[in-house]
Amino acid sequence: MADIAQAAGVSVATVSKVVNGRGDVAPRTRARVQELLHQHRYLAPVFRHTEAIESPTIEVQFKGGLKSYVAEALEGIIDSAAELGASVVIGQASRAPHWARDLVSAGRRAVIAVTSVYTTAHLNELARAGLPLVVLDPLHLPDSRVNSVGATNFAGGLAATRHLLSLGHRRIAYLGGPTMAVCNQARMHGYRAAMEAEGAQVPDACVRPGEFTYETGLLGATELLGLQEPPTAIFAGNDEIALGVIETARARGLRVPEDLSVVGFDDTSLAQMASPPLTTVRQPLREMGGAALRTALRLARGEKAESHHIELATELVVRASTAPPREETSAHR
Amino acid sequence: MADIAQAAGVSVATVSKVVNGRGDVAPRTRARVQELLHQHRYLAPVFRHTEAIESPTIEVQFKGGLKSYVAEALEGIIDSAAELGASVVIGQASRAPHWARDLVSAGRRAVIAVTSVYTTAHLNELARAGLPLVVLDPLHLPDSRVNSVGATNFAGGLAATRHLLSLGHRRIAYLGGPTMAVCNQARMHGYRAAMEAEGAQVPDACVRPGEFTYETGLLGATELLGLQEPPTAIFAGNDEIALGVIETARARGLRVPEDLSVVGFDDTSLAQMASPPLTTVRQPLREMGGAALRTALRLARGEKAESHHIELATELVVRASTAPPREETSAHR
DNA sequence: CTGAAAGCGCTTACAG
DNA sequence: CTGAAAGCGCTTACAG
Repeated sequence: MADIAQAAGVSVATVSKVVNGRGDVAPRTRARVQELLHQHRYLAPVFRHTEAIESPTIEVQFKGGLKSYVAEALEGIIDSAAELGASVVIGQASRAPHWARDLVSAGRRAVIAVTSVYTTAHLNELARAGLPLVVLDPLHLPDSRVNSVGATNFAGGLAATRHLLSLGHRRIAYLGGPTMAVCNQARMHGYRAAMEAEGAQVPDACVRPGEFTYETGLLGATELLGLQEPPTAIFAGNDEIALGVIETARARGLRVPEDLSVVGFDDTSLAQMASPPLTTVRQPLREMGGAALRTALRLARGEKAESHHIELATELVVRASTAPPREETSAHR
Repeated sequence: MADIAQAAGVSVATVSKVVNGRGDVAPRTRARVQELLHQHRYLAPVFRHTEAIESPTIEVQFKGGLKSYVAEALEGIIDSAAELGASVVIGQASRAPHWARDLVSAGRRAVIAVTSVYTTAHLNELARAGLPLVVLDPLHLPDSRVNSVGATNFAGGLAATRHLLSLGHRRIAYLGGPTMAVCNQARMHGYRAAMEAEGAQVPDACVRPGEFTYETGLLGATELLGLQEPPTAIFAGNDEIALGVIETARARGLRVPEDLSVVGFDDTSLAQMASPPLTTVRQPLREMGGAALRTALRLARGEKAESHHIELATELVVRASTAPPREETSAHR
């Protein structure tokens, strides 16, 4: 601690305050000291012990249910952890006063958050505790303090839409997730780009935001299929939405893919088990989980991440939910 | 430490030596000091921290993928753990020489195994390490050394079959999981009991074992629907099998439920998102996970479990995949 | 074998 | 917002 104080040009007392997250330190001083602490891999005395004996423990947090999407990423995290000798604790995001420090005390060395929203306050608390964070599939635009792992959503949206265009569809709708989610934006812009490149129309009514849920699929498809000129194909923002679309079509007596083509996104196990099996854009969720785990481990060791944001390639998987559109006359219902 | 020194009538330095196990202390002095240390619950500084805050850690192991079934039980485990201040590590079953002892050294206090097979050798290794085990949805018949949590599978099989019978079906097939799995046996016998009570035939060809997978549904339904007298309803051993059945029906141009009724088992999220939404037997997976966690915690504290085997109630959930059979003539295809 | 004394790494009440 | 100073809990080299 004396070394760090000297390097930072402050007293040992001030360094101590930074370590303990006390308020009475100037932000600039705090930042400088924290940087040095990190460089020197300083660990508060209470934590030194655990460090020595335990294998690094990574905390995985997710919000909402443990959906297929999260479960499959988690499989990748667990497999990589087993391989690399790390332990994975799975927990809920806590909002207790010093949650990040509590996590460190409980032996965690990094946090992986799956599709979570992190505010500046959270990031500050993590920084105070010296606990690195990796976000899998970030909902926000990458913040410079956050390492993240994602997929090429724009390219995926492009590929899905081109596939439908190549089958002959021109009235294609996009039924997506939350407007603010960057992955959703990228998918939607991929869709728009493909449509524009083909000179296909994108009426406002054909681009609908929602949630990444089955209910959004159910409701959105009802709206879309009720339009005067209903789409002949729907590109859903994820597989769950796509399943809702398929069910709405079935309930209306429309067959997929004969009467309506549907494309999903993610390629969770849901897609293979859908009826009909779903054409979708595969996200390599296990690999993404593995990448997140490896990044978390690097950061836990005090190394820099190789890259601030890693993006893995998506891939179109054609199954049975897409086909050429019916003739124009029969497409009008 | 000063207190203890005074109580023992020695100097702080001597107490420190005892704590650190150094050699240069008279045996009698050492004994006296150690006694006092114990009385005062003295903990060396390095251990103080972890000991104080570290919550009991439970290891959850599962085999194969993190399917919906496991994911939903895991949600229950995590929620209860958060509530009770325990941590959940999720790992893979290891078969290293002293795996159970390694788990104990890594801080685990109990193991929850989801749908896993445990051999006598495993139980011995666990017993040697003093690590209690709770099995969720045991595949074996309950062993007296194993605590387990399950559901009323027989009653569920009975309810599912009675539902189909009450709709007017008489040719009902059971397409289940592995023959040796006790949960599968119980479901199947529930089915048989309901059929017999109604005086309905159960031809051998109408009871098929398999795996708890989509593929079993696909293949089994192909066989069943190819029979001379195909069933008008299929009771599937779990939701995944049911989805395979629905897809096989769709691919053959049969509509569910008009041409074929399908019932699943589990009521995972798959069931709600199926097309049509699946009539199924609900297992309270979250509650089962919670029960397993609480049992594991009791055992970790050295208490006896309240009961050797806990069984939670199943419940029929009627959705859109079941309907009365078509007239006999049209049922022949 | 024991303990007085020096010292280490850290924290904190308080003066500026 | 900062740091000098006092202090805490502990360890250790060394004199006895």
